[in-house]
Amino acid sequence: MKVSIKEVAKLAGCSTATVSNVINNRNKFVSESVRKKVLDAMGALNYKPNNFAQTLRKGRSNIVGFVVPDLMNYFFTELASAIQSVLTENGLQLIVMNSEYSLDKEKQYIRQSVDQYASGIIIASLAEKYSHLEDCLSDDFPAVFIDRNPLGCKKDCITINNFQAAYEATQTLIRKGHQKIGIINGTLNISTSKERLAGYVAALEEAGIALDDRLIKHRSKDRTGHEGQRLIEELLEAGITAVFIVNNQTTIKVMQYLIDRQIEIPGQIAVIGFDDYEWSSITKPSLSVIRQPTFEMGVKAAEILLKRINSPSADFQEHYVLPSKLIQRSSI
Amino acid sequence: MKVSIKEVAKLAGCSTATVSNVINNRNKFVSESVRKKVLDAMGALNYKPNNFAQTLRKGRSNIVGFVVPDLMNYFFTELASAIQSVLTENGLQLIVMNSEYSLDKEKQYIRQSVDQYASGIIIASLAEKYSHLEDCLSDDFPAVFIDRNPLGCKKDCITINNFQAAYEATQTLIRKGHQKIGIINGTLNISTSKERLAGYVAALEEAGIALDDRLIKHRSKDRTGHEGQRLIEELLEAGITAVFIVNNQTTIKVMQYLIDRQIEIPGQIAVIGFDDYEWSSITKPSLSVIRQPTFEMGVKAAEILLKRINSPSADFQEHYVLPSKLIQRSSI
DNA sequence: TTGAAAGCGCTACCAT
DNA sequence: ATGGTAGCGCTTTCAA
Repeated sequence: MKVSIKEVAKLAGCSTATVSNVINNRNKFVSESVRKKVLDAMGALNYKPNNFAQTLRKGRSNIVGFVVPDLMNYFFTELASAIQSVLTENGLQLIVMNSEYSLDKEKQYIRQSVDQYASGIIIASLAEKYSHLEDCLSDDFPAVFIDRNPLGCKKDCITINNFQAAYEATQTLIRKGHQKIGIINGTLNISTSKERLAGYVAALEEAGIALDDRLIKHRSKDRTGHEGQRLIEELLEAGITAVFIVNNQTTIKVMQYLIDRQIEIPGQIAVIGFDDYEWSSITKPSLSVIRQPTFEMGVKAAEILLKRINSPSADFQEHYVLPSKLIQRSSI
Repeated sequence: MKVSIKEVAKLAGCSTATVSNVINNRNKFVSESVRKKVLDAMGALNYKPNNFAQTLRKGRSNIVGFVVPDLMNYFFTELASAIQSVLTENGLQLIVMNSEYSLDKEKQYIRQSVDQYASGIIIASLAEKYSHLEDCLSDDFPAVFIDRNPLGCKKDCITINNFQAAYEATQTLIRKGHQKIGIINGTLNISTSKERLAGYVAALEEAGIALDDRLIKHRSKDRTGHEGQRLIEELLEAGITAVFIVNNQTTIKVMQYLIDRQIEIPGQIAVIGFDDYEWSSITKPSLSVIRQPTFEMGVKAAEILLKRINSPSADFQEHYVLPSKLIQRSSI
């Protein structure tokens, strides 16, 4: 970048202050005729404002951070893609940061974003409680939580109705005649998993089926899903006839396990997975899944963040709950 | 960010110039004792240099751009993830930009990166010829091309051996007894597709099988892969017994088409797809694919870029060709 | 080895 | 409505 506001001012025959006013659409301070001259000069010189100078001066950049626990999980990359598309349209840039399931890294990235004048931040958080993050996130910093809603969260938040999703999946399996239904859940310290477990329990209780602890499994913080194979093994030993898996990576691992051992699906064991992808319909057998509106979640999160950025003092706090949906295919 | 170099200088009892020298490891200008005082002061105040001020002054940021044509394609998100992990370790930040299969957008993003003092850029380009980009990319700006290598490219470049990949896939199908082998290729104006077509042709020629234009299909710039269904239909009408598909999204669409119509795989038609994912082994039947070392490609691209950034005047230009591999499963 | 000071490009305050 | 100018936080001469 070589052409600066000075050259524009000179060509337009006005001061740099006026050029700055034009750039920032402070139109009431600029007469229409001067405004036009400035615009022409900017065009002629192919002038682009220097982001770094603007940021340094204004104390706010055009960058938004997105902190995710796992960039190998398509769920998060799809969120990132959706967020990115909305932000780009609004002149903002997205930097994705991978916390790799470490709360410390998450906090470090949040601090980095705040320190570096980010306009805002979107967080798929590992924190069980909002208080864990309170020291790096002031009350008036624009932030939106997505997918997981830490306990006592003071920020806007986008989730799906996880209770309903798990309830529907479990109820459907019960109606198909299953009594011994296993669940492979996420780690219990995030809201998502708690709600899903609650939905599973509620459906069983409603049907008068006694809870069996041996049928309830939780992943630890496991990025590749390998753990799923050990968990499904334990569930099979416990005699399940159906399983609900709340994570797409684990679902694949479980399917691999079952197919390798030539266990009939859904004959010997019915499977409901999580997240609907293009490939979900070409598996053997095609997968029944809870479809969450991933892209829409990202879009919504970005939109809320924009709203928040534009009125940072506004006194609203919102928790949007988007609907999920059971897609029935041949695995149940 | 509130604590600046001034506070550090005051606490350490030296000038801001000296602090700056410490920050930038210009150790020969700073005595060990002063250096230690400065470091202590920085620690005590929890000082972090302001990126924007540094950038404004130095004329170079710590940001790297990555331009991709499609953020819905896992291939590119995996590349992004790999690049990001290497850059983060080296104190750089990645901004991913989605050109959405538009060369104009690609050029606009390249210009934006250059204008905004990016340290460098990695491009999965749509350009057929490097000359299309020459006006936005000066010879000394650090840039690495990935996956596709525009004709006459003056920059470093990472690809796989696309010729070999297609040759191996086609040869394998021939050895299984197939004579009428279709190919669903990408758009012919990118290097990747040209090389893959050449590999396909070479294998057929070597086996003495006459080329048949009706068996060679190209996608247009189609992001979702829907076009694949029309193309496989045409190929089936042309009487193929096997098909090689060079794109993961199209492969899924073709499989959906075949499964829906209960066409036996590999009995009626054998399939080799592209890109190996976790789910490739749980499809019906499990997919034979060309596996490309996607993550390694991203890592290598980032490493080359770092090398280039650190010695911008260096007189090397490299084209790294990584190996791909045919993974045989049940679809052939 | 250290420091004073100019200035990167921009915005915002204050004058006019 | 317009312009002069200080200063955001930093790096980099240049002088000491």
